[in-house]
Amino acid sequence: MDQRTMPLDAETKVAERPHDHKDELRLWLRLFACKEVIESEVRRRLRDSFDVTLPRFDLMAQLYRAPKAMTLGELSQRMMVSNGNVTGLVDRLVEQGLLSRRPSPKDRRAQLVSLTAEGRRFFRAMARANGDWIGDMLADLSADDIATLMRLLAKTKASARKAIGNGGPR
Amino acid sequence: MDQRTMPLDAETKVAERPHDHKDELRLWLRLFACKEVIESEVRRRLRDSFDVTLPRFDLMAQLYRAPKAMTLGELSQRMMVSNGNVTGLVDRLVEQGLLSRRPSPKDRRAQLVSLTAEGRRFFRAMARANGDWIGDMLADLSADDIATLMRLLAKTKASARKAIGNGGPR
DNA sequence: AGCATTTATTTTAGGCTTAAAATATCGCTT
DNA sequence: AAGCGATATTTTAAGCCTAAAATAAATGCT
Repeated sequence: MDQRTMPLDAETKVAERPHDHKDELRLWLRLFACKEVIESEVRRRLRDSFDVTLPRFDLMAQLYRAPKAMTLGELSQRMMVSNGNVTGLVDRLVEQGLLSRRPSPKDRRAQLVSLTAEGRRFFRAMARANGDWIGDMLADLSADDIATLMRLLAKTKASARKAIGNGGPR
Repeated sequence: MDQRTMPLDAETKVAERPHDHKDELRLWLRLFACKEVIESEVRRRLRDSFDVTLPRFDLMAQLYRAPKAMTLGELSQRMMVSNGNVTGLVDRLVEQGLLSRRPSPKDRRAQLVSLTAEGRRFFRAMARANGDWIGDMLADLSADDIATLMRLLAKTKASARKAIGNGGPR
């Protein structure tokens, strides 16, 4: 089944499915499981400690780090989600008083969104807690482990993008 | 702010937040991005090639690999999703003719779910394609890369579980 | 047997997500 | 200026997902 067990002769090149990709599949499943453990805990803690969802936290993070107010379109591009998705998230955050929308002075189609003062305070508290949580959850990894993972995950992402025919985000 | 700028003396141990967890946060973001690239492509291809969603594929995978029919409760445990979620997924798959439900002979509360003959055929085709896709996307990783990632991701997951206070799925 | 507790499932209410259609506006060409 | 294609956003329809409440049946205790 494994390629190493097959003779390196003419048979190899005519076999239609000599590879079952078992190792790659196992790696994919492990990567997914690893992400799931961390993400579900982050979601749970955001909800319990701040009564907020991960998508709302992500959206606020984009605005917090941006130098200027952003349009919904810019937000949806940076978050890599659909336009309609951002519309709903922003609606709810505005309703919570964490975001403000105002019409763009340049373009009557567009709206500029930014964090309110309360939104900035609230985000800082969440970001600090989030950093602590991630730090705790990854505490058993050495600096070397982290460096190696960073390198190999970058290689993994590059490999996937190459296969997809997507050189990377522009 | 950074730990390196602080004196390595008594001050250090009383500082409440000497660490900003920057490396751990970057690793977490990279892990997430890596998973996102692969997962979104798998979702897209499942939809385009088989008109099926990833959750339905996952549910069918559980049934395909199981030796016997399963109850909804077993399914929801194995898939690590809520009961109500499984109810809806099964409803739709039954409607598509890929699954069959029948009352459990042992327990009138429970239902046994299994793949129909068509469901098994369909799943085999999807699983083969999925293996090929993952194999292609991870093609640039060497056997060593994969082994190292498997090891370090296991360590990552164990670290997170320990911090969560969840020794593992049991 | 009768009753409390547990378990299997469904229902409900709400939020996230997308693709595709609809709206409104912009900007350019004629 | 009129119109046309592009762009920003919202709406719609459908599906995924969860927590919590509701149902129904099993189990255990007396």
